[in-house]
Amino acid sequence: MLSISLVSQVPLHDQLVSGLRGLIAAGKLARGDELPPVRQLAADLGINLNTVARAYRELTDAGLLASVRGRGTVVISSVERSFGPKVEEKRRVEAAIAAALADAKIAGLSRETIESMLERQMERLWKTP
Amino acid sequence: MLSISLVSQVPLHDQLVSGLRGLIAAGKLARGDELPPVRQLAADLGINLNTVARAYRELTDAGLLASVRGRGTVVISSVERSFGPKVEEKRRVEAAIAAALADAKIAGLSRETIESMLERQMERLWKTP
DNA sequence: CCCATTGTCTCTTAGTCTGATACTTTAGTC
DNA sequence: GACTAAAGTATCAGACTAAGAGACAATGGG
Repeated sequence: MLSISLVSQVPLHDQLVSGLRGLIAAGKLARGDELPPVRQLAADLGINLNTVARAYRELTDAGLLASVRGRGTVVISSVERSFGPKVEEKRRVEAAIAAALADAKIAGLSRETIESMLERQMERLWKTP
Repeated sequence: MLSISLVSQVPLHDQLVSGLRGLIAAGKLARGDELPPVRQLAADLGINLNTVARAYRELTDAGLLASVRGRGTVVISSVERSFGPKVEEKRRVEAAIAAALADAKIAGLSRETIESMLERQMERLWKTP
């Protein structure tokens, strides 16, 4: 369900965070679902438990997960759940998008390339949950 | 002609490499064109000369530039030559965009909201070159 | 020859990633 | 209630990297 690349340039915990975010966004993980223990997921992926723990903590801080010592970690957010008028969230998201787009432009990608890229990603995100 | 972001997550020298690659790929920099001295470009961008030197060196190693002590740095590649390595850049950028979009969906933003957000950002990026 | 210009090298500082290990909390079981 | 297993958390260490400060080396013009 989750896959990471040990040779990638992006840090392992970032890959985990992105991957888990993607699973939640796609509806593969719904509110109340339990996540594997850090040791198990770490063993499955062949990495250290701290790395998994860090990813869990970041998502916990972001309000997507909830961890309790001795019990485990569960999803507390879901796609359907709207955060309502959280302007702060919106601005953070907008900043992330702006950074990604600026990065794309700096990399020399044409506007058309970026737009088709966006379109494909949007389709992927909203296809058959 | 070149712009970088000091607050971006991607390293400065990587931004420079991407930017220069983009300029060469777009034909803004042709074979034989001289690049600014490392000190000048560094001063213009407000960064250290070593960072610029590193970018130059990486592109020199990649066969796009040629540097000579005391003389300067020139472009020795043409557009088609610089098209190859762009694929890696594209994939990296695509991953960043995918993460940002997943983030946006998680935040509870509707598809329409995200799309208008994207449109606005794209307009802003390409309004005055 | 002398000097300004230019790229290159060395070193330092600070920060981050990842892992090893130990600690704390929860929940069951006898 | 004490004990044990399981789970998240905290602390520390080692390695790597980015970025800057400053010195060094080569080129070309007067």
